Amino acid sequence: MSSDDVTGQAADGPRRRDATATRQALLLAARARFTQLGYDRTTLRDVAADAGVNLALIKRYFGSKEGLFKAALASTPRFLGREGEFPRDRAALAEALSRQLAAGAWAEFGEHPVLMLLRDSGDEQVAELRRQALAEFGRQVLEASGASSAPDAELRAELLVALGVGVAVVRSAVGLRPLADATPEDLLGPLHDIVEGLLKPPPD
Amino acid sequence: MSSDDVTGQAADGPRRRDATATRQALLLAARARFTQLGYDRTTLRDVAADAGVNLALIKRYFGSKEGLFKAALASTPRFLGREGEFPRDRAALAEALSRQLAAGAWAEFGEHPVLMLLRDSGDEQVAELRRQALAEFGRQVLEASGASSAPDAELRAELLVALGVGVAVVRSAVGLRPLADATPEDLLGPLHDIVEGLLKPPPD
DNA sequence: CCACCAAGTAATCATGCGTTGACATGGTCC
DNA sequence: GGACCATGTCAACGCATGATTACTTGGTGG
Repeated sequence: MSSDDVTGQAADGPRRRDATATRQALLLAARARFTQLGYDRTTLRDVAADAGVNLALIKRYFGSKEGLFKAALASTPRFLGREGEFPRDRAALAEALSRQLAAGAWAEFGEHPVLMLLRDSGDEQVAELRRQALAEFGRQVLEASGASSAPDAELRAELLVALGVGVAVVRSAVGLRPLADATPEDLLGPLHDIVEGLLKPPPD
Repeated sequence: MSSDDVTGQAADGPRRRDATATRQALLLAARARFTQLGYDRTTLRDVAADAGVNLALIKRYFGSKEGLFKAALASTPRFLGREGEFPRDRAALAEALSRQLAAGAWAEFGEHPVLMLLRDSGDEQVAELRRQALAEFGRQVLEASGASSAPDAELRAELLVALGVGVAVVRSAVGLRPLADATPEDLLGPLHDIVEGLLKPPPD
């Protein structure tokens, strides 16, 4: 069923009374479950089992399932670019996009963080978080596009966001081929054409 | 909570012993719930209530929740173009895409059918269904693109599929603005640029 | 009119899951 | 060494939900 371990944890020696390590283990397991299974199909019992930790500790450290979800969300790496080194021109943007979109396996847990945002908990607060995260992404894209003067520049930037979401979903959740198997190099050309076509300044 | 009626049904006069009408009412209600809430958050009791029908009838007509989901899926209109009139050139494709992507409200139930495909039941059979539906969409796009001779034509077509998925998700599930509020006219220009940029034949 | 069967109803079962509180344990500081 | 608190354990509760069963209703054909 869905109770197979997913993180490869729990084999560690007995983590003895280390609150921080326990928290981390729970977060790691939770991220894996939430991104792969979604909120509803993730059970606290499975998360606890993955982390090799007692179920009740989830309540202790995160209060509730919602709390765990939000904490896991907060501990998730950002979508594009590391802090402060966001691409500054269209070519670099296309490259960064292709790299990230192609990285079907995120460094820490084999899934794309965007997915976790989509596997929502039904909580409006989380929905707002997600909206903000994607809006922020859109803003960065807009900036990288050279803040095109087109009246619909914002819309165009968000279309690129939508593309990112779609590619992440199709690659990780749907497994559509050949997209799911494409390497960064495969994606670079097509993505460049999209970015170029979408963000080029209006002829005017 | 999530038990508010969503279809506006149930106010009809007492549907008296009409198996067909009962089935239809259930399908309609199920589609609405499944697309808006996803598989897990959709409860059979709510579906039955929306349809104004007894809970046990779901078992009678569809066997199980899975059965209902698959039936609802099968009763869902296709994504792009009506039977046989799929766009045949890039311009028409861009237009059809924009129309469909912009139609946040699908004719029959206020949601996009792609979403239902994404709100999976965890069932592998459904996942396969979804993959096939999207692959078919990709094939149609490929064809409409003039079957570009580029070696990565297939990949490019699937990127357009991913865009469709992403836009549907962002519009309906995320509510990112201004994308979520964009009208077909708003989307036409940008989408045209994307389609043009992505599907134009290679310079060779 | 009666028998029969599809259509519909009501009540209940079984189970998984989030949550909770009472208890055990070990390390640390006086 | 003993008190004390953070850490971790155990067992259970309550609830929502999918499934199921026994029963009722009504219309239709003979």
